[in-house]
Amino acid sequence: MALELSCTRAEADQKQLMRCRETLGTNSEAIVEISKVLALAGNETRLRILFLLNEEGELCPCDFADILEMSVPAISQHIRKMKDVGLITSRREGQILYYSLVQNHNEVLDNVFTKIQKNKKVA
Amino acid sequence: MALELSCTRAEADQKQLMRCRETLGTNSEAIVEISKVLALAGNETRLRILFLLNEEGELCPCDFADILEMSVPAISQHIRKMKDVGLITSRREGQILYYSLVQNHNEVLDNVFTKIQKNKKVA
DNA sequence: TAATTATTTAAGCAAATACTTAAATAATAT
DNA sequence: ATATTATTTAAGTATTTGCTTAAATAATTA
Repeated sequence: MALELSCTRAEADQKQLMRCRETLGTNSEAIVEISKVLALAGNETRLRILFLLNEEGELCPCDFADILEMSVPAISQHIRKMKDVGLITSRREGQILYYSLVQNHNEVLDNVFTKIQKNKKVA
Repeated sequence: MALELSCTRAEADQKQLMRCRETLGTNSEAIVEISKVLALAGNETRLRILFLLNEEGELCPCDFADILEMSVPAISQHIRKMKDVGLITSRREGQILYYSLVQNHNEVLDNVFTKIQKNKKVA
């Protein structure tokens, strides 16, 4: 709560600290938005879902349940979070909802996918 | 627990499901590793710390406490998590520990920083 | 219309997370 | 040695997360 300075060392560069605060202010919105995307992709199950969508184009919740050997509601709840943030969309075909990546926000995710593929086990 | 197939639709493409399982198997280690990095960067405070290190080169815990207006122990605990995974390192100068990014793993993070800067508020 | 299938939603709960305060290290200065 | 400063570590706690099971929607089929 108290807003005291925690560090009183001589070397503390006040100009640097000010510059840092300003940098954070300028980039604040981007940081908030991108941290949301990273937090979503930072879950193994969701990263697998995103990676598969990148590979396959579109899949339905029950595909994921089969592939990942998880319950359908568990999958559905992960999907909802990603849809809420706009990472993925759906298209209905009868009873089936096909999900796919939204190509919009995703320079960051594209790079993640590339990195995953590059690090894949060749053995 | 039960390992039944959740989806019995006619259109279910068994070859596709097998291919997906195989893809995940091949990329499993990369996915596990990268999801750890993303989970760390997916916290606003830690993303700010990483972003500042990228901008400034090195900073100490009390700098972060000042800049982010957070307690020193809170900062220290975030730092530890990132150090444990090898995202950052430290260099001691007297009582002060200077932290900096490990340039190793970080194609993903580099892209995140670029993306943040690109989306910064110009107003 | 009723039964079936695909999916979502809701409620409940155990585990993980991010802070807090207090105590422990580590290095420096008196 | 003692005190001060920078940092970490530990213990406690409220919140969030990721599942579970059960119930609710939505579309299809009999």
